[in-house]
Amino acid sequence: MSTSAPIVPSPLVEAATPSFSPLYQQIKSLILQSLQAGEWKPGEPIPSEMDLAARFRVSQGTVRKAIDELAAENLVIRRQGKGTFVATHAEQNVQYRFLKLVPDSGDTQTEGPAERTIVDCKRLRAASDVARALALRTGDAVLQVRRVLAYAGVPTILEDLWLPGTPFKGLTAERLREWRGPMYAMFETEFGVRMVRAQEQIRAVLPDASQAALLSVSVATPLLSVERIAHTYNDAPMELRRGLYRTDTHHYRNALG
Amino acid sequence: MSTSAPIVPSPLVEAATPSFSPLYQQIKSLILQSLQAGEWKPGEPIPSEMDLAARFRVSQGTVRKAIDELAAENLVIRRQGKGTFVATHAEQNVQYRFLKLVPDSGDTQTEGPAERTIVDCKRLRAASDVARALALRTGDAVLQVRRVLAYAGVPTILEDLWLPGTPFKGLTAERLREWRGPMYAMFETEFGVRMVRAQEQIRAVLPDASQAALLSVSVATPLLSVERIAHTYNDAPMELRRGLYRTDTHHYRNALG
DNA sequence: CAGTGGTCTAGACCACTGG
DNA sequence: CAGTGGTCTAGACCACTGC
Repeated sequence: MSTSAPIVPSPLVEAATPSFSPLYQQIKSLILQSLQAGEWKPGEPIPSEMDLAARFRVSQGTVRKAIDELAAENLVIRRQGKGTFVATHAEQNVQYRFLKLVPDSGDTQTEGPAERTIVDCKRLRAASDVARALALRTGDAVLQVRRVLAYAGVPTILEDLWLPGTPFKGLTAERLREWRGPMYAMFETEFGVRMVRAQEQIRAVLPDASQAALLSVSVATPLLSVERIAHTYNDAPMELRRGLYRTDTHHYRNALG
Repeated sequence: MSTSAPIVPSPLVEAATPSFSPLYQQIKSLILQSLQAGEWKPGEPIPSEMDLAARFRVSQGTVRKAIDELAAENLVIRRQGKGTFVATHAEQNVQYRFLKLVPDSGDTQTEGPAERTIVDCKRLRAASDVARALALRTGDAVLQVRRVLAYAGVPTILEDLWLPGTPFKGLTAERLREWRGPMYAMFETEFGVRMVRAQEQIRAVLPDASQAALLSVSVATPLLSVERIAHTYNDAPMELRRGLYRTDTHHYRNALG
């Protein structure tokens, strides 16, 4: 079969992606579009490599390379003998994948999940910095949530987070309190929003009086300030999160490769 | 050609890696051994895929998959039309790849390289914590270096670092001061030690009096404490580094994927 | 057992680099 | 132009899963 002509009788690929790029990249972005459109939900299997190869009229190897990249970006999980599945934050394995604060002991297992307290959850208009971070306009409706996470009874994390009002319509403090499991898993199943990438800016700061009170520390205790912007598919920002971490019994762990 | 029998007439692979694993993994670890042994130096090209395929008696595709993984781990860099090269910290492109502190403006370009001051460089016996981090015994010889990095005249980073005495024999404050370019590049060319991976533990702390003086801040200024352990090939720890970062004009940036 | 992803091969052609 | 890595194919067989 010829290679130079990108597929023989099928406009499936060429139509969707006019400008040239390798076939497997085109396939990748087509799969990405399906993921984004919700054709397959988090946790569900996507079609087999053979099926996708038939659908796109390419060889299995080309589909394979496309899926390889999606798997490398944690958008999809391969399971030999079973299939390829849409990644989810509900996965036992990769729960709290974005939380880099670990106990100094390293035993993230024995510590168990945090005790969560929703301090506040209200609807308000976005200030300019929040709007900028979420790619909204100043004054647009946003949800603001404040919560505290405690480990072994010790309040360790204080988080303020802002969500765009439209996709998260209906989110309340009660629904947050009722939910068992990672917040990002809730966003997936309740609002169809999957966080796939994020970036954090970390600083050392001193808390103000109210922050210090919520974390049971003095205002002279240095804390880690972690500002995160989380993105969905296509890199649209969907969450701004400002965290204050106590680092007397925990530390932020980062791997450099 | 048969697939199940890992290679036909060649003991090259089986001999080196007795326990079973995919062929491309065996090839990968063989290449890794050559990198580790210094068969090809940082910046130099490794043999072409065809050459390696011939050497190991496997197909080009199998070598390709092995190199793909090495490239994904930043051990090697592929350049279309030119070859595959041993990665180096001297590379203009990926210089200071392990330094995550960036100016708040984001303009890491306009800021330029830091002004470096070697405060101290002495040979001493490893304390127990340093020994443990470097996989040495307490009392073994280590080098301790203290330096300050300043941006636009503002001292921003204070680093203490410990290196095992044996591989870094002959390292002096003078040689450090003379060197132009990243310290890790110097380790490569002068001592044959290439840092390939590292992990960092980050905390918020207050400086003691001497630290505060070196950074021109008060002892009440919260700072980022960054403890790094850097590893060579085969994950042998080769450096312990304790940094204090000012985060009034800079921040630690981290990407979560 | 059939179906899935995982490995391996052989061969073709493309895109880029340098002499 | 020859040599490099990059893409694509077709087909074989392996390893694992679940019925």
